[in-house]
Amino acid sequence: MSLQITPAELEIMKVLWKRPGIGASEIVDALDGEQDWSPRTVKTLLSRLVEKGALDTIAEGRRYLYRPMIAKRDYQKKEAGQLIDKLFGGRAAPLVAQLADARGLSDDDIEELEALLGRLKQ
Amino acid sequence: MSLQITPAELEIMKVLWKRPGIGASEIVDALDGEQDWSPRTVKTLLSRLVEKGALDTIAEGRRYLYRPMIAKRDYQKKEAGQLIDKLFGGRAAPLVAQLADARGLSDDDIEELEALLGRLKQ
DNA sequence: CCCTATTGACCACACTTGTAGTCAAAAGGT
DNA sequence: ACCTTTTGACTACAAGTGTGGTCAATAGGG
Repeated sequence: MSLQITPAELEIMKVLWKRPGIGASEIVDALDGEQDWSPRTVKTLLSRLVEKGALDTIAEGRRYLYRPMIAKRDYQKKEAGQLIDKLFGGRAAPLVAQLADARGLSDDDIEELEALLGRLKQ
Repeated sequence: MSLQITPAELEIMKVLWKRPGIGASEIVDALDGEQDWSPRTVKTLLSRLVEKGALDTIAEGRRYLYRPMIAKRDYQKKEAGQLIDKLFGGRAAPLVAQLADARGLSDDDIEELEALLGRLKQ
């Protein structure tokens, strides 16, 4: 049940997280500019996602509307957790340190993190 | 030049980051318990990593010793950066928030992060 | 000195992933 | 009532990935 979502599939998920319940052609449109995929390709990715249980379909006339079965938040959590387990010995702090080093944290980031830490501490 | 390292290959890299300059059989031994791979499998992964330029070989008698060509730190940075670009809109703070939520930060983590933020702020 | 175990080179093969084609049914314009 | 377009179902196919086999050379134990 690992629910493995590939990078290409993730693009589809992102569209549906933003606008759940749309059909294939709307997804193709939403992807236009982002991804240069034929509608066929998008359809294949949709089928695979449904097959994997990542998406749900609602029949609407002769087409389907698609809805995510996993919340973006849960997926983010899983991915972030996997990354720190895989590469950072399961600890979050080194990851943040790397990020800070790699691309620098904006002042906003720093403030946000401080607020977050404050909340966690009490 | 994306130097794509697959999950299986990463296990090999982790061994070599810890103990650079060892040969195939030592790697097999080091992996024992972790991964249940035949020595053949390890060999294939080593070849692929050499082919990709992620590892370097030093001939030692009739065998090779292997050494990482990319630093663990650099790889961590790249992966962390990719993750936040892919899923967190390029911002670190939301990632940390998710992590905190997903698995809780230890007191040590929190302290470490605070220290890190302190250093960044000045 | 010979046999066995190890090693690298090359090969195999199924599964996943990216990318898309064919086909048949149906929906909608005219 | 037709023709075009859209849609879902099925199929294709090359590249990448996980997993490991064969083979020939050779180093090292007895």
